Amino acid sequence: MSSNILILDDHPIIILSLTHYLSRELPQFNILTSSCHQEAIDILNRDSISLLIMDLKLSNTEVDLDKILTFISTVRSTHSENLKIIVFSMISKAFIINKIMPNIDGFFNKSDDISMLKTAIQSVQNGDLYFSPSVKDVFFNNLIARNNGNTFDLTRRELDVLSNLEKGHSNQEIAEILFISPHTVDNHRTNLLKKTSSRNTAELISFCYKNGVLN
Amino acid sequence: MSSNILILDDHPIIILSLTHYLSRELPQFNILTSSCHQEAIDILNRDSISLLIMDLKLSNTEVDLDKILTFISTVRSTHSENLKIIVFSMISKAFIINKIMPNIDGFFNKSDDISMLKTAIQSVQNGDLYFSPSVKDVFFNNLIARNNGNTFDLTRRELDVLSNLEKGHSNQEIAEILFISPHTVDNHRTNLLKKTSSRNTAELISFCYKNGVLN
DNA sequence: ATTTGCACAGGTTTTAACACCTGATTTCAA
DNA sequence: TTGAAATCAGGTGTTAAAACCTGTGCAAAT
Repeated sequence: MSSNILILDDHPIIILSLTHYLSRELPQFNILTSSCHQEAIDILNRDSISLLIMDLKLSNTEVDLDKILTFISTVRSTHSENLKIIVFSMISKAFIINKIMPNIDGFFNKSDDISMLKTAIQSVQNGDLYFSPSVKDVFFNNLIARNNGNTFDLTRRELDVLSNLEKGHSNQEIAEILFISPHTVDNHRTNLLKKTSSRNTAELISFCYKNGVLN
Repeated sequence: MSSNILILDDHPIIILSLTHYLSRELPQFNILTSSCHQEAIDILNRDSISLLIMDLKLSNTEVDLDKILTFISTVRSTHSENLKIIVFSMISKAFIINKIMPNIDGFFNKSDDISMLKTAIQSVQNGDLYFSPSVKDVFFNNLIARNNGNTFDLTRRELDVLSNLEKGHSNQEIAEILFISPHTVDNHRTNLLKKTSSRNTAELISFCYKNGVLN
């Protein structure tokens, strides 16, 4: 039985060089490529894939965390449990890494020494998890310190308020948009400030950009 | 006389594949590589380089616009006027593109079709400018519309205030930090809001992140 | 069965932001 | 040398944010 690796990345040069690297270092695998989620799903439905190497930022837009998590859970639910997923990205935002780590088998940074990629692949194929040092650093530094040691999390409603805040809406406007009382909006804002240890909205927005909650 | 191309990029996989691509497509060039500004300058001082292909985001940190502009002007002032510079990046922030475009000969996005890179190199070698469609789109869309058709610009002092705002400082605190009156801080903030067409600080900060003024 | 967390709503008070002015320097370029 | 833009500073007023309470209802977890 032959094994297939599927690459999901929208940068032609990355696809080119990954294909080149993998076919040289791991000749026992066939290399397939895709440049968007749908194309990847089509290939996963058609072929038996044992390893998915995926970028997070696709099609030249910012990272869409919801879309990525939906994609991964779709892939996980409709395909073999033996499918391993390695994220291959240059993303270094703690919030994103935090949200994605439970759903993947490895995280390899594009800044990492490429020769370690072979090791990473062999690790996850053995059932181990592989997270490169640079990823672990981000994971343990930024958010944890801010959030009293707990895993950083914002509720659905807090995210709703946050996304309206960054658009410049006032409490009154947000209340009308979300069909809630301005008092409730105020509560959510207070909670947002507390959770991010921010002193005002400016620091809150800044914090959320730095950590990938907004982008 | 043989020509040299110098690559400046901190992603090993990009260096690998660029080297591979260029030596195949443009065999008349020797390919040299570097992964930080200092290393690039050393090589530029040592060897005769006709083309520099550089990334903007180095060493896994965010883009440091001042450092990049300093680097480019250093290179421009101490080396041959025949040196051409192509930025090879995935940066799509209008502010950054805006600031860098006057100082370079070409801008190639990592999402662009790699086969066009040969064309881009030949263009700048002929003395033309090459800016890929995706770069031009960013250049003409985001900031221009916001800034009444003028080139987006913030003054030194406005940037000072901005960087303190995102840290969560109040007007009073910023005044003390910059040794100016709170009234002056207030003026700068008003100007920041006007220039970015923002309704409040939240939108201002958000706008600055989206466009690469902050990162 | 009880707790925990979320979303909701109301209140008060203080503080800060923002809008709208005026005007004095300085610098730099047309 | 005139004008434009930047930086600085001041005043006044309105509005909004933020800090601090209180409480209810609901759902999921233990």
